[in-house]
This record gives sequence, structure tokens and C-alpha cells, in this order.
Amino acid sequence: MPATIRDVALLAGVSPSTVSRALSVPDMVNVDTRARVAIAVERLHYHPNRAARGLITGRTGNVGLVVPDVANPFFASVVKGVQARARRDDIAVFVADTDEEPAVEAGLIRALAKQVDGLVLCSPRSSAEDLAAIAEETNVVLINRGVMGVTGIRFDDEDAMRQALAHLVALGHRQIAWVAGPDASWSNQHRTVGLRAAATARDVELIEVGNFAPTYEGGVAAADQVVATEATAVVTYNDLIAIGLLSRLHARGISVPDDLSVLGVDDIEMSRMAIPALSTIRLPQQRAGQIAVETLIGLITMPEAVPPILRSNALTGELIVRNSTGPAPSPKGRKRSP
Amino acid sequence: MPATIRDVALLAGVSPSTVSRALSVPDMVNVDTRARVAIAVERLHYHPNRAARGLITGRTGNVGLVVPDVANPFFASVVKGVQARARRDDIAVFVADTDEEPAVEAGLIRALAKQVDGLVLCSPRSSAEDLAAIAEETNVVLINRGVMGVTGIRFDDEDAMRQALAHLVALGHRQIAWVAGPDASWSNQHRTVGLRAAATARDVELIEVGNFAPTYEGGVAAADQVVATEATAVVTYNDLIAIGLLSRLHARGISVPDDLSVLGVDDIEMSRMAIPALSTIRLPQQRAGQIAVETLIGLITMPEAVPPILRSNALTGELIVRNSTGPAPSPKGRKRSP
DNA sequence: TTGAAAGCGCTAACAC
DNA sequence: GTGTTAGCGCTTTCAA
Repeated sequence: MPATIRDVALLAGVSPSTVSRALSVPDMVNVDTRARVAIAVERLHYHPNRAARGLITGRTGNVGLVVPDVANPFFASVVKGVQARARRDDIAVFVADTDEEPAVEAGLIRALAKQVDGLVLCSPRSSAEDLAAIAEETNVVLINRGVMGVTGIRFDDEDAMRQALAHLVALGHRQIAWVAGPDASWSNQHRTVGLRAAATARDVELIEVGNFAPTYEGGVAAADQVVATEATAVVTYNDLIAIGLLSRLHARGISVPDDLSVLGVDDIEMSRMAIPALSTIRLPQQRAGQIAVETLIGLITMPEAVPPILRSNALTGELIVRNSTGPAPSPKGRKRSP
Repeated sequence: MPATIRDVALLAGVSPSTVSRALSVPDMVNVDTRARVAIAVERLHYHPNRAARGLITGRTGNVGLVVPDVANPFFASVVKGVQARARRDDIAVFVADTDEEPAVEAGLIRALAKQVDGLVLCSPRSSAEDLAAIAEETNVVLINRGVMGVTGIRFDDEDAMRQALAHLVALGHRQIAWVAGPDASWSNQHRTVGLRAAATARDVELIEVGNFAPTYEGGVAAADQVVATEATAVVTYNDLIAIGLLSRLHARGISVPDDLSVLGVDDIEMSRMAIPALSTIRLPQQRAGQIAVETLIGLITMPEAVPPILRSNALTGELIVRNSTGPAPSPKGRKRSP
């Protein structure tokens, strides 16, 4: 049975309220009273019951994090970032995995909302209306998703695509394929738009294939369509797709990057382990999680400090060059299997 | 401001206790009273405040999960399993990532223990004493770790190694290398012992190298030592090491499985994406998480139903054959680079 | 600087 | 079947 504040008070020979003060506003209590309390706390291994405290202060000291799939390395990194930042402020985090099912999502979020001070949401699937509604009820920070009136942390997809294209163009590529991710995905839309703009600006031919699932299997499925184009390089919606692509290309005897350059987006752990190691645009996932928590803490402690409409923050990606991108083959040099 | 039980009571024209009963023990209240309450609940979007309930029942309806690193795919799967099972019982889960630092671990666990009904611990690093002490204070289920007197879910490492060896022996291998994981790791010890026993039983020469970190880098580092042995096949502590091995072997021009067969343990997501796809012993990580929660619920609801000493449950692995294991090369057929 | 008292939202006796 | 009462562990007026 854990010690209560009364146990501590008894042992220290003071009243419960003094103990409470000694712990939360030390300045307001006499130095040696404080010391006596400290000793009692120590001896009893006392930790305040957060639920009880929350009941009265209205703050739980907890935040919730909702992700579609913790086993997806992209989200795993976000979780890590959230964790790290939350721990610094002694905040505990509820994690909910929606299993990619939007139906589950709504219910889970409601349930969580009751016991946290705020929510970090990675919800590529939920509707903007649903998200806005939740943001009415509790503090919410969205990751990688823009919804009017809701605070969000996003990646600068347009810039990422600009960097991707700059790299490939510098290598001599002029015909570049784009393997699109899920049609409904917010970031897929932004990446597609960004890539088109960059392609026009640099006068390269963009060949779009897809949409494909943002998974290894999606990449495997996309490979043959990519090969069938005239492209000498391909940019994929994410690294998982790129890795699937690599696998199928290998099976078909197409050499990367000699025959075809492959460039992913995300820089998940796995990417540097691929053969060949995958060039990619690194999106700072952990950092996004950290900033999300930071923003959330701001929202919780000073709700009025930020203007309510579109407080968005874009994190820029970073080009990581590994071995899957190389110079464009000369037209006759291309030796793809027939 | 969320609705309280009093708001519901007022609207339904009953007392708060009736509302409480209508929700938790419906049978004890009149059918139409119940209906009126239900309507009020609906209209007010009422959800009971779990913290307040917990204060009086002593149950929070939450469990905690502590893992060394959520970004490690092995633990990510465990998290997923825990999540899935907990959701079925409407249990929320706190996840804490210790960042592989045992020092952080102890503090985090204490903090969590206060606000949960029980803890699932993946703590390869913490000392048995620490774990036993925590188990004194709250309900604990350990994953992949045996500690006297503490309930645990483990994988049958010995059997896994038996299966590994059977597979390789059947392919004609007689000299097999073992890349050991961290010396202090509980499962590394068990796997090593299991493998030695199996090797003796089948009369194969076991060549041990290591210890290495259970990471991609660990595998890269181990590769050259493996190559320097006479082994025609290698079993690694886990898949991550195997994938690192694959990478370095590829760089050195050593063909897998023609020159050397590689067999991992775990079957993380990444393994089927490796080139060549990795043969491995699948350990049911999600299932372990599920069973852990199930066991924890048992511990919480009927603490006396299980004998206190060594309630261990071993999950058996399953051999997954992909492309990284093949027949042993004939002695003259081996064409490793000099 | 400290203590007494009230109450956060809820449930569990105990009456009726 | 239902209402009344008390109290879970804590913080926060309000007095002293």
C-alpha cells in the first residue's frame, strides 16, 4: 500500500496541507519544516497520487499519442521523440495504436481525451471535421496534417521534393518517375504537388505511377510499372516503397543505381541497411514528436498565447545521399532486361 | 467543460448513485430509469472520469508498458500486441521508452507504477533485484526475462536453437558459427546454452564469435570474424545482427546462401525485406504482448489465483525459411574471396 | 508560516 | 430500486 500525504504529514509532524505546499511551492514553507517533510517523503517513498491531484487541479500530467501503427518505423520514431520530450517535464504518455482503422480511431481518441491534458495525433486517415471536433474538446497538436484552426507540426513536403529533384537533376536525370502513395494521404498530395512544381521549374519530365500502398509490398507492386517507363530515376512516396522497389528490381536483374536511381523519403532506420543503402530525404520524425509535445505543453499552460487559426510549423527535410542514386545512364548505356 | 455524473443525474431526474449504478451494474436498476439515464448520458456526451473512479475503487483501468526502445522493431511488435489486447478490455496503456538506459528505467517505472494497475516490463538491463522489488509494489509481468518469484512470459530459446540447428544440419552444414549478442542479456545466455546443447547432440562443430551489440552495426562488425572461420553457416543472436552481416558479406562479395548460409532469430518486419530475404526463427512478439496483458489482468483481478513462484510461460518459435539459407557448399565449391 | 475545512468526480455502504 | 452519506488523496481558500 503506497504512502499517502497524511502518512507523510504524520511522520513529519505537520499537516497535510503543509506537505502539499512543501512539495509544490517550497518557497512558501519554512526551511526546516521543508527538510522534515523531505525526510519523511524519502523514508516513506512517497509519490503524490497524480489522479487525486488531477481531480482538483484539472491537470493530469499526462498526454496521449495516437498513431496508426507503432510497428511502422516512421511512427515509432515519432513516439520516441514524444517520449523523450515528455519525460523531461515528467509527463507520462498514453500511446494508442489505431491499427490503421479510422473507426477505431475516433473511439480511442475520445476515451483518451478524458484522462489527458492534451493529445498528439498522427491521423492520416481521420477526416478534417473529426479532428477539428476533437480539438474543440481538448488540446490537440497534429503531426503531418494540416487542418484549419488546429495546431499542427508538418514537414515541408514541397521543399523536400525540390531537394529530391535538384539531386537527381545534378546527376543528369531528365526523366524521373514518381511513385505516389495513398491518394487520400495529406502528405502524398503535398509531395505530388511539390514534385510537379519542381519538375516544371527544372524542365524535367515527370512520369507519375500509382497510387500505391505506403508499404514494402506497395513498392514491390510498383516496380514493374516504373521499369516500363523511360525514367532513369525514381522518387518514391516513402522509404518503405523504395525498399520494396529495390527488392523487385534486384529480382529482375536491374542494377541500382547503374540502370535506375532510387530515391526515398523519410529516412527510416531500415534505409541505411538496404542493399544498396538508400538515398533519401530525411524527415526529422523524432524532432517532430518533440516539438509536438512542446507545443502541446504551451497550449496547456497558456492557451491564449497562440492565435487559434492555422498555427503551423514546417520542418525541413535533409537530403541523405547513399548508394541508390548515381549518374544517369547514357541512352545507349541502358541495359535493362528486355 | 465535460459533463459530470451530477449533470447526468439532474437531467435524468435521479440521484448520482443511480447513474453510477446504471452504468456499472445495470441489472440493479429499473429498466426505464436505466433508459432515462442512458438518454441523458447520450445527450451530454458523458464519459465517467476515470481518475475519480480510480480514486475510490483503487483501480485505474490503465496499465504501463516499459520497453528499452520503441524504435527497435522487436519491441514495437510487443507494444502492438499489448495495445491490441488492452483495447479489448478498454484498458489504456502508458508506454515508457527507457532509451536503453537502466538508470532512467528505475525512475520511470516508479513514476508509472502509481497510476496503473499493473506493469508489463521488457527490461533486459535491469537487475533481478530491482525487478523483484518492483513486483512487490505492484502487479508485474516480465517479457523475455526470468526472475524468481515474478510472473514472466518468455520465448523458448532452447527450442528455437534446436530448430535452427536442425534446419542447417538438414542442409548439410557441419561447421556452424554463432554470433552471440550482449553478454548480459538473459536471452543471449539461454540461446547460447541451447545452441551448445543442440550442437553436441547433433555432433556439429559450433564456432562462437562475439559478443556483439544486437544491432545492424553489431552484425557488420561480426561479419569478418565469421568469414575467417571454417563455418558454412551462421546463426545470429537476432535478425538485426543478421542483416548487418548480410550487408558486409555483400560488400565483400561473399554470396549468401551459396558461400555462407545466414539464419537469424526474431523475424522482425525487416527480415523479409532483406536481400536475400532472411531465414529466421520467428518469435511471436505480438502474441507475447497479448499474453502479458492477459496475465496481468489475471493478476489484477484475482491476485491469489496463481502461485507466487516462477509462473513462467514459454512461447515456442517457428522456423521461417527464406532465401538466406541453403545447402552447404562442398569443400572445394567454396569460393570465398581470399 | 501553518492548520482546518471544503470539495474535485466518483462509488460503496447503508438506509429507506 | 433508489437516495443519502461518507470518503478515496489531494490542493486550495481562508483563518489564525
